[in-house]
Amino acid sequence: MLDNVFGAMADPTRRAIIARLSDGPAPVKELAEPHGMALSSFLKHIGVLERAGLVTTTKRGRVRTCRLQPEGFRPAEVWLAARRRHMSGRIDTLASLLTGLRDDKPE
Amino acid sequence: MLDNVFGAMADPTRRAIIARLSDGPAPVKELAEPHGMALSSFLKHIGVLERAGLVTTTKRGRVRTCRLQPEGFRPAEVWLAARRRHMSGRIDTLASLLTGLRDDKPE
DNA sequence: AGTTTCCTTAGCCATGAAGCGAACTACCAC
DNA sequence: GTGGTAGTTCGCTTCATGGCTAAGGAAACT
Repeated sequence: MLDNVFGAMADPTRRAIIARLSDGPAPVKELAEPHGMALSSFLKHIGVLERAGLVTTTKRGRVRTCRLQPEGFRPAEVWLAARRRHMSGRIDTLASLLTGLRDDKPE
Repeated sequence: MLDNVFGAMADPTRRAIIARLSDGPAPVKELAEPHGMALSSFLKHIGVLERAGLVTTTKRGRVRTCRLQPEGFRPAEVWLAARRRHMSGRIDTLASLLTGLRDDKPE
């Protein structure tokens, strides 16, 4: 799950798609235009975003409309927040740095 | 940059390393142990984390110590926050969902 | 000095990601 | 029904990732 979510965000094309979809749903064609890429290639990105749960699509007629799935970002946000909480709960950043420089041994 | 950061987090081994390092610095050997993996393979993960700016390492004697670089996570957090801010500024989640259901009903 | 420990480097392999073009389907407009 | 529009599917390259082994080097231990 986290693999897919972070993996999906690790590509500029896909981040651009997400940014665009933050303004509202859009059909594949429209999404693809700025990226100067074969549609078949572009569809893979949509597929990745879908598998990651960041985007859902519905087809009406011949148009497939993509929309953002805001809940899809939760796992990533939660993980980042947990990491941050864990870290700052244990040591503040500066102290950690100094400790590290002083003695390299844990425990 | 974001590519590398998100890419680095898109792997369970590396997320585990990050989690472990949240408790404080550790030598490569110790980090590697739980992962049942050849050291040379494991080192690649460390390399990825370093290139992403999430981890720094220093070598003393024959031991390379790894520590977390908390600022490295900032780009990811900023990007996620911006996306969230952008979205909620325009439409609240529920409204978006309803709109979607209204003018694009699935068959 | 010799051995062990902890990387480091190099090469190899399998898999998957990211792109392409071409051929095909399904729909909408005329 | 023809023709263009919007996806879809297929097969193909190319390159990165994640794993391995094997061989080697520099500290540290005895």
